[in-house]
Amino acid sequence: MDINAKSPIPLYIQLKELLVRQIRRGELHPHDRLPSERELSERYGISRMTVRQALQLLVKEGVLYTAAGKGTYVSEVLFEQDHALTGFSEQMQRANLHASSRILEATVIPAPPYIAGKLEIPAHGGVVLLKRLRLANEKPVAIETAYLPQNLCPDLLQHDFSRESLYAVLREEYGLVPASAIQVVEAALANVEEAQLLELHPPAAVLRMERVTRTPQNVVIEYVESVYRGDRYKFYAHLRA
Amino acid sequence: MDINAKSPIPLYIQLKELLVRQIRRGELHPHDRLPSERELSERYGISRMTVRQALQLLVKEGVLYTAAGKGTYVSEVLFEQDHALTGFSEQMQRANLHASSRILEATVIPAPPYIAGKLEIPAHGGVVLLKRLRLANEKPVAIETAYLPQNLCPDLLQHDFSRESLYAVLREEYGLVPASAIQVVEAALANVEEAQLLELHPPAAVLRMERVTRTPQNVVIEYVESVYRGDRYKFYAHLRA
DNA sequence: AGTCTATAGTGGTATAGACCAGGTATGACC
DNA sequence: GGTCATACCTGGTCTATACCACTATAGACT
Repeated sequence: MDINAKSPIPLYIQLKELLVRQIRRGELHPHDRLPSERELSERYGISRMTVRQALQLLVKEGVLYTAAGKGTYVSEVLFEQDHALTGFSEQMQRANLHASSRILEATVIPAPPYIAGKLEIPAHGGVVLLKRLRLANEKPVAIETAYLPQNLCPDLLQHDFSRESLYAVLREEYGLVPASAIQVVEAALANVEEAQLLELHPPAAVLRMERVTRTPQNVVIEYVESVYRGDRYKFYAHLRA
Repeated sequence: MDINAKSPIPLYIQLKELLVRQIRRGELHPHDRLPSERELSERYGISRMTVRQALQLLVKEGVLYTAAGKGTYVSEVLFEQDHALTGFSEQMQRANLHASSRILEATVIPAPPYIAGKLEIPAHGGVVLLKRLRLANEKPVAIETAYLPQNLCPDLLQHDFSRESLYAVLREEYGLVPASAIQVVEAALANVEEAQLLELHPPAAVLRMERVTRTPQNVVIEYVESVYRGDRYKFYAHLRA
């Protein structure tokens, strides 16, 4: 397994993946010291700056850590890819559950001031409203109400969102890729409508979530309000300093 | 406002802060194009590689975004610093609330297998247990039970954690800095003990949180189980792809 | 034995130069 | 007017080299 200078894949990416493979295969263990940057540079015939580009990426990802004057070391654990910014469908797919939806509402409305503020658009601008009951293996899990700026995704409601994934359509049809999100979660008791839709017997606890999702350019794609069944949903987050 | 080559502050940090100041002062607006890398390099008398180091940091932080062949642009919004990885005391301080605690339990125990697994230490290894009722402006907000590997922080319980911040002591006395954490949040109904401590009248919703916190080397510092009053606590998270 | 001191190695910072692929504008040509 | 080619600009990748501050070690000196 070596580095190919003629490959279209950048050298620093090749080195990065080579190192990750070595760690996964157990050739490098947690807290093992890597060869020095100068040594890696010589061994693979690439410049030290290019080696550093690979190493710094891995440090940023938490795979390696450095100690100036000492060396570069393998971290204690390898994190999985971050799954934080996926939609409901992708999350269920990852858990091997069958995701489906029942459309409760799908219309275009002029933005109420509160929603316009969240979406950072002028008041009364066109907003796509999509309210769905979310099911995992045919059992209700959540009520999700999404608001999207109409100008970013005209004709969005042509799609059948009882089957299709909103995030998949946004990505494939409109080139809108979520890059970051601010999420607020709180616990509450289910109200009558929520209890009925989620098939809960009051009193029952639910998770209320709000989320504002943005593109790499930090333009708001969507504002979502969700209500999850407390007993069927846990919310994972991976935080970094 | 210029760049000082004799300063002990690295040039790329100086340039980064200079650009952030320009954006904050409104001299650069969202989606404005920055001068090209070659132009910045010439204007401030530093090499292009150093300019790139500053720009790439800002791209990673979401302040700028690049388009190959076009240029580098200012993002739509500037995010605040990430507050995700702070303890209860720091969070309350930021909200201008007075944080205090009532110690419910503070001992060293041999690790139960479940806790040992979370802390990634051998079963029956020494574990510091710290269970506190957390108050904001003298009102109960949460019950927090923290488990820490004793070998990382011997004599931790010498401190008075009804006043001191656990995170502050870990940082200042033991050099343990949280770098990442995995958090799980769910909603539930308060049980009798929780309702009594949190001064709730059943039925009441609470947020249950588990958290595993790690150092930059990915060594586990602590495992925490918390129960928050649903009506007095919201959980914020900033997610990135 | 204990302490100081070169010395060599490490990651961190910085320079100057080069080539590439993709975007943009200009102007020649039909 | 529309289309195409070209020249130029951009960020992305990569090399070779240099100096700094910090760390460990081996040897000289007390």
